[in-house]
Amino acid sequence: MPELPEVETIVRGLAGTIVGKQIERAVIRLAKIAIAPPGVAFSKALRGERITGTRRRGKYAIVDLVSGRSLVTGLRMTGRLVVQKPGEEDFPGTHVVLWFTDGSRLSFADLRTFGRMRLVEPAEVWDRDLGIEPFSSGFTPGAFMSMLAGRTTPIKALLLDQRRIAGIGNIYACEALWEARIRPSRPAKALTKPAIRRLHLAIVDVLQRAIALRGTSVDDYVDAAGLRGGFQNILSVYGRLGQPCVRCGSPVVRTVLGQRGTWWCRRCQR
DNA sequence: CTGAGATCCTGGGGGC
DNA sequence: TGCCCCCAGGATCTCA
Repeated sequence: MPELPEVETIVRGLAGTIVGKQIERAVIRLAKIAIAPPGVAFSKALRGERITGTRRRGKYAIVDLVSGRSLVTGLRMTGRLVVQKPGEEDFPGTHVVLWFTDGSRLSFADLRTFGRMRLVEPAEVWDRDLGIEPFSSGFTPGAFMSMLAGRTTPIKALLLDQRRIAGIGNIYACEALWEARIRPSRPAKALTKPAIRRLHLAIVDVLQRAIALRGTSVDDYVDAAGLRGGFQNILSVYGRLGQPCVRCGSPVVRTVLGQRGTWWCRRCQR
């Protein structure tokens, strides 16, 4: 499932390949995937557009267009955003294809069809409900501390809440909590000041290390060039049920927290 | 405000 | 072996 590091990797890949290209036509194969503002026809609006840049917000990949409009893609669990050369075959579940004038194309594929590609107007505020970016200057230990203050919700559920911090998903929530030695079920308000500092550091650290390895491919994730990430090889707890904790040797356990699988170490996460 | 539960989908795993 | 059932999982919406 693409989280911040995966989307960052995708967006960086797109920056090097599609910026400057012109869209000849946009083909929608599954209507519900492509969303446009009222009165705007998705395909028609994209015809002739030029790509001016790519960026990321939370887990969303953004492709900026010369008109000032943007394409905002949420990949959810199985979404893929891949640039393909002429003659290359479609990925299974390809729902939207942007054909460029040079014969290459940007494809959005999603087997489970949970993802969406949204055309956004120049002045449209689409990210009102998204929280702070973990790499922004505003994400300080102090800001994180006040975010947790008074909250009874389990710390892991809070990390997954995109309205508070944008970009953390199940994999990196588990990994950051392990790195900070914090039990996922602890009420947010019960974290000590040193624990909050450790977790703040761990969040930034784990996301940065994952970006350096071009993301985690546990199932479907591939980058814009169709390549898998590398962070799955150094996961500490996620998906490692029964395997020894790499820090203390105690077997990794799996519990369910907020309807999500949660992997952690009983001995070193308190 | 906060949390719980349903919803959307499909591949793949488990059970028989 | 083969088939059927069931379920994970991110964001969003409804309901309590």
